[in-house]
Amino acid sequence: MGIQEIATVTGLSKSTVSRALRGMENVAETTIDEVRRVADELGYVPSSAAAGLATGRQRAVGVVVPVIDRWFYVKALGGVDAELRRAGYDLVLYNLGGPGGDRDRAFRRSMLRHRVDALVLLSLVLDATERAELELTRHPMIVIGGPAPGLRNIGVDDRAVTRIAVDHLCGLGHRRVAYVGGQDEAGMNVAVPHLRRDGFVDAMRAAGHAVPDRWLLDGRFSFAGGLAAGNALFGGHAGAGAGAGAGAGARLDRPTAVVCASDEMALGVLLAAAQAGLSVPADVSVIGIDGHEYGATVGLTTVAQDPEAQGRAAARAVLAEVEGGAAVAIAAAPAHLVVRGTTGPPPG
Amino acid sequence: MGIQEIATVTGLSKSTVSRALRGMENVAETTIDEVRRVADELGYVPSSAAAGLATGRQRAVGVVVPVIDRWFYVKALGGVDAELRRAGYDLVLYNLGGPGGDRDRAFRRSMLRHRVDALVLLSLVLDATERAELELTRHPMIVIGGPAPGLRNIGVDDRAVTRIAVDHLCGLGHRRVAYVGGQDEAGMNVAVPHLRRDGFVDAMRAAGHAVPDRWLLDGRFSFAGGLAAGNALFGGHAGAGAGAGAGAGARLDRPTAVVCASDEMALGVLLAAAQAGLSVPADVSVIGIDGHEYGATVGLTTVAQDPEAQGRAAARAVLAEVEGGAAVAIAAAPAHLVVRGTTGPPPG
DNA sequence: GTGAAAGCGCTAACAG
DNA sequence: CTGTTAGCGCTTTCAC
Repeated sequence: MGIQEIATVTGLSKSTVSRALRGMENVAETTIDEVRRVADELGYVPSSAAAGLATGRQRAVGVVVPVIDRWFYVKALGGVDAELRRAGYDLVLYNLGGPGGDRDRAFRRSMLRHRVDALVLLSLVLDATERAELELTRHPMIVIGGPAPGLRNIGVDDRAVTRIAVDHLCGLGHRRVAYVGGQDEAGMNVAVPHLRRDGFVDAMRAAGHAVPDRWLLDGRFSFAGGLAAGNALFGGHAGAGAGAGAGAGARLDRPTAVVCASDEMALGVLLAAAQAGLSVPADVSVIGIDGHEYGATVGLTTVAQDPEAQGRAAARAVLAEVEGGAAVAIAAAPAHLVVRGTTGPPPG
Repeated sequence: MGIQEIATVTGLSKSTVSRALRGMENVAETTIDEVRRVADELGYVPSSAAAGLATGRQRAVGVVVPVIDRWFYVKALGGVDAELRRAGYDLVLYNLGGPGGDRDRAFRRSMLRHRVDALVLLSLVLDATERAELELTRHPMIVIGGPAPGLRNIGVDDRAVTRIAVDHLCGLGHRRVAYVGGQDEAGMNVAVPHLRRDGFVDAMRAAGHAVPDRWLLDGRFSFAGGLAAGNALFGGHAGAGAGAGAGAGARLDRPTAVVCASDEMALGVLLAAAQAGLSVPADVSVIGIDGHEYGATVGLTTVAQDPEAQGRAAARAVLAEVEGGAAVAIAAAPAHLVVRGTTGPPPG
């Protein structure tokens, strides 16, 4: 059941069989065919462990995610996977399992076992100990999404994305705009929420508009969180009625637009607006960040990024290093405004 | 950098070091401590390839998905992952990449390399060749979601889930109910859509209600598809107005309820209803299948299943086999009605 | 409780 | 173009 068997059957040596199986040059066409045929007949299944031991290369790269069930991670994972598959590498998934899943054990038990040739970290910040341990493996590493001290990273400019959103809104004439962002409890890079928020605040200031604190909301980067934030903004449920909106008092204190740090939250805000009997964008404009498919189908204006492309780029980068190339610099991932139906001039 | 180094440093033999590192019995406490200490100092990183070669066990299981970016797969993957992590196994992800990503190469290049000790197939049907090739590896295998000829499987009773939905609706007095299901282009188990549809049709027939063909729609198991189906059902966009609904003619031909084969489609149908100016559930009831988080936050009634639990159960099953146990029978995964706000008595 | 030796299945020089 | 010879780093009898 090994390479040896097929060597004896064909009367060749192990080395030749090995070379033939890998289709290397300097092997007769006929030999190759013969070997392949016999291998098939015998039901030969190669052992990556043996190959890995001999070469020191596992032909696999690890992807570390804080949690899996989030749009960005799933998309980025898909991108990494696509590129790895093209290169014939396997992908081993290390899921930290959120705040509850003890990272420590995950770290030591698995990632540090030379099972992979490189690591792609999704939107992760490591503490000093973790970084030190990973360094031990001497593997190429890169992080996607969010800056990571001491590591190469690829991702959008998180301050710029909210600025783009603000600029779009201000260009339409808005001056009273709220922001829904906030920490992601599930282990996302802590820097991202801050940067996006800062980008928003700075851009508003630059445009000469004040932003009261009560318009800086926490949407926990989730749909439900966005809905809650929207309710806070629009005065909660307004019943089933589709009337012309809340009272005059509420109206005065209502922003004419809201920028959300993710499309999922924007979707929640949209729902809150609908429940409050508000028309979008007539009464209020809403803009998100990401380029989520759901956003596209409901016509959400957004600042789109391409996590899949980021995943592909990250995979290519580490693969290049693994195959001997030097670490190359990586350009910031692009993000661009996609104007759809949820933004328009302010009312009045 | 190997076990040898730490052997020479401690003055022990490789065997003892190996035993100590794995905390086996018949090793002096003091020796264990000493070895661990030196290992740490030296920054020792074990090689899973070497261990795998020696033992024949990789301590890893493969998970094969048709595509990743779908609610069910992500959740199930999370469940499998959680259980594997608990057991100290790694998870290698094999993404077939939908209809476009050539399965063949994926199959031969990776899955067949003894890199894993078992395989969990997510909602997949294999053709005869694929099954034969996988058999070669003699690995325990199980499929989640949808029946798979010749393989053990775990999942809900796909005919039952739609029946439960129909029973709920009929219990409320509905007789005119439509169905949104359809093929999933992205490589899902082909049996699932058929079974759910059959379950719907049969249940309706059993309740004594006819279902015209035009009320059996294709929503491609996606949000966008559900929206399109909903538009077809409710007469397309009714403009921005929030009026009392479409004309009398349309009204007569409108179902009073619609069951959707997935929550994502149900969400689309809900949006279509809103756009058509219909109130839910006053004008039309909507029920989905799955238990998607978004559904929960918009108050969608659904027949919930727990893909994460299914993933955990599947992982436990293959792990048990890997560790020597016999293949145990697996009970059908539970699905239960969750009544929320989108279903009610029919109008009139 | 510890050591010596054999090997897991493959690849990689080095010869021919 | 093919064969020979050593390992890769660990586990595992079998002795002691």
